[in-house]
Amino acid sequence: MSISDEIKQSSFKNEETKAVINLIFTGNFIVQRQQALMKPFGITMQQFNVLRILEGQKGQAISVLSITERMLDKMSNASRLVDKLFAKKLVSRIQCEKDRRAVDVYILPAGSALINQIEVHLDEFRKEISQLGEENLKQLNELLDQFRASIS
Amino acid sequence: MSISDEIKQSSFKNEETKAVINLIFTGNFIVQRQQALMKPFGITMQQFNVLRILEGQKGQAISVLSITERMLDKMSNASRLVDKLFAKKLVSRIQCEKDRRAVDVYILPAGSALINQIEVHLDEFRKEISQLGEENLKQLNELLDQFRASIS
DNA sequence: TTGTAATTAATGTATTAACATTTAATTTTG
DNA sequence: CAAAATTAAATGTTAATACATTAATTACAA
Repeated sequence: MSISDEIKQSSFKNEETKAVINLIFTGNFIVQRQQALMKPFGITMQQFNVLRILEGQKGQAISVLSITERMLDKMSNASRLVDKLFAKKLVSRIQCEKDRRAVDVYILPAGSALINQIEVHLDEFRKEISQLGEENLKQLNELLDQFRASIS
Repeated sequence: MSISDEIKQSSFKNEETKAVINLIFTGNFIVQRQQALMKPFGITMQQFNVLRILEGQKGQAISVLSITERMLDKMSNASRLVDKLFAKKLVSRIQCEKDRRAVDVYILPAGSALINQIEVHLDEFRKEISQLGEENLKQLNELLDQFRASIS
């Protein structure tokens, strides 16, 4: 369905306006799909995102600040997200010795296992997307990078 | 900045994964910019979105349900949003005579004035985007529509 | 060195979001 | 028509978000 139909708006002022609304809408769309996907696993998308960052460290610890830098949404509170994951026993944390302000966070086996479980479903989701074709996806990524560059 | 640099991730599993992350990130990016833009006017993006829907009615009333259908984020509570706008004296509402379950909402002059004020700033924002070029924007919109179509 | 600034996490708090439930009105069905 | 089902909006509730502030530690400059 085109964005016009999705939000029942017959036309847009210009292509820029349409792009802005289309981007917000499409972003929301994905977030909602992925949130629904993760809900059965008792985890939110933001928490999953943190887990994935930790998994990417391959066992190595990483500070809360570094997690924030790697997050999609910098505004959200990495400290509290880590707290949630800690409560679920998916990650562990310990005061950093070299800099005692910092806290080293690392993923536990249970966390890795959960990631892998969820990744299976995410792969199915991505498989749907692949219908768009490699070339189109590359072009989309290119345009998105350019888009952000134009307003930074 | 490319999405890789933005979230300090050196590479992506595949183009699909990159697109998903890029879309969420770019959506967030716009939302944050627009929220910052609207903050001085004491209004949130969602509230503004409702106001714009009402403005689009050109004085005609519209039910809360119809507002929901036209919103970018269907999950949010149109009823409460209308309530906020009502408290700010930007909209008015009255029980619909034909269907007394429904509530007719319409924008007040103060609401229209606020929209116009904010639109000036939004136009500046869109002007930045126009650097991308009409053709690229059309292509982006096309790809976004196709993207959603592939996973619906 | 010693005070000042900067950095890192955690916490406080008000608002918002995500749902579920409720209430009232209308529509449908037997 | 009466009961049941559906619909529209409002409300309740729990969790999450957006910021601001605080507390502890480290870096730096006089």
